Amino acid sequence: MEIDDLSKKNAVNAKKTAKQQKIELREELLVSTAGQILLTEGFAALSMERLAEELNTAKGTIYNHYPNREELLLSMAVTAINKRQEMFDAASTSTGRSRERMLAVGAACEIYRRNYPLHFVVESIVCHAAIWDRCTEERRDLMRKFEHRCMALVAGIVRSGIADGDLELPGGINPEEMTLSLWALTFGSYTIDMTSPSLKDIGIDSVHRSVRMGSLHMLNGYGWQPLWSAEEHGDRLVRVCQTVFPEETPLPHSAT
Amino acid sequence: MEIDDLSKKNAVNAKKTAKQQKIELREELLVSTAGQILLTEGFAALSMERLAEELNTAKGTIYNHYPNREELLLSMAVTAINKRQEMFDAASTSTGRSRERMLAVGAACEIYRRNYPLHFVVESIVCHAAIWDRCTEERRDLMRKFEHRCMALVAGIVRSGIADGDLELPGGINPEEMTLSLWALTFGSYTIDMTSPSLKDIGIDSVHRSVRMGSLHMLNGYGWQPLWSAEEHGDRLVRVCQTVFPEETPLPHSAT
DNA sequence: TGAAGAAATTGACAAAAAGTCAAAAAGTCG
DNA sequence: CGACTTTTTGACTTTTTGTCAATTTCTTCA
Repeated sequence: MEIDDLSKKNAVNAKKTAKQQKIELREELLVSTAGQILLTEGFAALSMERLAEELNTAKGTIYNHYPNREELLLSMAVTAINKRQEMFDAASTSTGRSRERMLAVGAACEIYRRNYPLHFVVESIVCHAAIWDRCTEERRDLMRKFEHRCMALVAGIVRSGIADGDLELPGGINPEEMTLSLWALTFGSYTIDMTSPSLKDIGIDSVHRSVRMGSLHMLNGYGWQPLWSAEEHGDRLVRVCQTVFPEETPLPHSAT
Repeated sequence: MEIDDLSKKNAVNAKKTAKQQKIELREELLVSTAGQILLTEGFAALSMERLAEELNTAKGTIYNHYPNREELLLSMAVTAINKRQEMFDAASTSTGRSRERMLAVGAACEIYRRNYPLHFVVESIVCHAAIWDRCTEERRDLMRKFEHRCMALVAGIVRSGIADGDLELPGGINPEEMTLSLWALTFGSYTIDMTSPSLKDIGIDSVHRSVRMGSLHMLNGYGWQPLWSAEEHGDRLVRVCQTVFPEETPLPHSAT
């Protein structure tokens, strides 16, 4: 009896999910199609009508998944930042002294930018007031939650560095502010690189190298032990990438 | 005869400009009205129709000034970056050792962000692909020109630091890449601050302090002589602000 | 001064995209 | 099967951008 009930309930659930699975499958297709359009044809090409055509459905169906275009973009950004947060998490819980874990976060950023270009594009699109302001508070909160968790993970490494005696922050700055400046350096570099593709013309061969060197010397400047040379830093970055993110295509030793 | 000709020509010119002055006056009014709307009601509120109403003219007249909304925004961004470039110029031609001039650029950035909030907002709006892609190549070139000039001015300071023996760049990084990482730190911090107003909640009291400390320690980390402590840096920043930008409202000593 | 011509303004209109919703179709379950 | 729920559909409304022929305003010159 109980078994029957259970199996029946399961069957009901199975059917229910079977129906919803179809919808969820389309949602995945929707998101991946939107991503394709974004990457290949740019933001302007991504309209709801276009999306409907591409998926061979009516526009109303798209609006059944997301109340408007902005929410679709923000939902894509949420999965993106979720991935980033996972990578930050892996980096900050890796083994080694605090500075090595910090290096792993740097590796995470570079891998994220290199191997998940759509993720980064979507994250930066969503920053824009024109998008952000039109989204529901729930999704914005979700986005902020991940953002803060990323920050907290990095700030945690800073704190453990202080606790271990490897780092002494100068008066008037706290771990979160240090974290912000590191993330700003990384995020800012990638953003500038993305929006002005003429960096090569003014002598910047590689943003990645610029980020690597900038963060290396900032941390050295803070006196975070052990101090590294540019060469040591490069070696360790490649190695940490292999151990913490073995499934990812590895970083080039000399950032290009 | 010649005098008559000349005066006649001048009269003609005067009339010509008199007519155009009216148009130019309105263009100024247009731009300042757009700025007001942007600052007080945000990007979404800035439509061409709204602008026309605000100015008591027809929509067609607005389109007589700018072919579309994006061009209006980019033109605002051009005057903004022009101002920034002037400030960078003043900073980089100030007196003192290379590191002091670099500090002056930092002061320029902080003043620019504090005292010209609209300028910064407009510069960052225009980065977005949705805006950038729809502008004419001419204005985009103009924007790039100023951007590159700003970069070149800073890279020039780096180069003079190297020439003076105050700085030795590690192999594999050039002055432009160093410049990029500094600008990314600054621009990135301000952008993050602008787009996520919840930084206070996670313990970041002041982005300005974060930028100051981040760039200070990055330059210290590069071994750029003379090295400074956080206190020395703060003192000098306030002083350089008074000497290089005396007409600007001064920076607070402890960045808040 | 005033008439002819040039330049600028206007607002109705076309175009494009977002977003809505009542009716139809598909799916569920006793 | 048949009553019911859920989902899809596409025509429709709305909103905003951008256009342009007609009109007004300004300039020039006899």
